[in-house]
Order: sequence, then C-alpha cells, then structure tokens
Amino acid sequence: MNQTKYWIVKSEPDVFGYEQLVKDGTARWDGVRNYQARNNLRAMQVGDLCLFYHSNIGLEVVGIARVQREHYPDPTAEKGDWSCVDLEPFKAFNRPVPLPEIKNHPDLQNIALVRNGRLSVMPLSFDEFSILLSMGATHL
DNA sequence: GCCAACGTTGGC
DNA sequence: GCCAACGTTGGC
Repeated sequence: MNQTKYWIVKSEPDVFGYEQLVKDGTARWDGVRNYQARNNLRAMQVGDLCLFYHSNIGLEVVGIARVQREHYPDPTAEKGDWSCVDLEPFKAFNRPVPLPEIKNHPDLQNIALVRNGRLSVMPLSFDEFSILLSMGATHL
C-alpha cells in the first residue's frame, strides 16, 4: 500500500483559482514547463493531497486538492517530454493562510514556497502539511 | 511596474 | 563545459 504524499501546487487565481476547481469538479494540471515541477507531478499518486496556493493575487493557501489521475503526457505540449495530472477539489480551508505567515513560521522554512518562490509544484512533509492545515483552521 | 531569483539557451 | 544573455515567474 502506498503512503499518501503531500504537495503544494500554485495557480494564479485570475487564471484558474480554487473556486474554479470546485465549480468544475476536476482540472487537468497541465502547462508545467519546469523539470523539477514536472518530476514532482510524476511522483504524484492517486489520493495524494495538494495544498492549493494562489500566486500573484491573494498570496495564500486556500484549500486542498486531491490527485484524481496520475501523470500522463501533457496534451498542451507541442514538443518536449512533459506531463500533467488531474486534480479534484478535496476541501476548502476555513481560513486562508497568507504567505507572510508561512514565511514567519519556524517549522516551514524548508519548503520551496519560502526557499524558491518560483517552483510551481513542490513536495511537503506530513508535518509541514499538518502545520499548514491547522493554520488554515481545517482538518481532513 | 519594478526587480530579484531562477532556468534555459547558445556562442565560444 | 563555462558563462553571458535572455525570458519567465512572482513578490513587493
């Protein structure tokens, strides 16, 4: 049996926000053109949980998505070896967690959101996931 | 709108 | 294989 893994995915809410994911019920997470992010997508398994972060506008974690379908070739890639997954909404945060709070939390200093602001798909430890969940006043 | 950080590209 | 130039991302 595979252990659930935890991730953060970023999206600009004016392009595709968490509310849109809830409305649509599913989303193909395509368009990733960064090798590190792609490799993270490929490591995702069905049932893994992804915190949903709004970049550019909002700058906060707003909810949780769940991996619905594991990686497959990104149909939007005209060339190159790129992958995408399908996500579905899992649970909205009761309280969005703003970036400055994440940056100020002593136990969240190692996550890529703080260390490398540009990575769009990044792994989280269970502890980090749990901390963010409680900051969001949310439980599974 | 600016700029820092990062990744990619291409000349040598 | 190095590194300068360039493009993109994303916080501020």
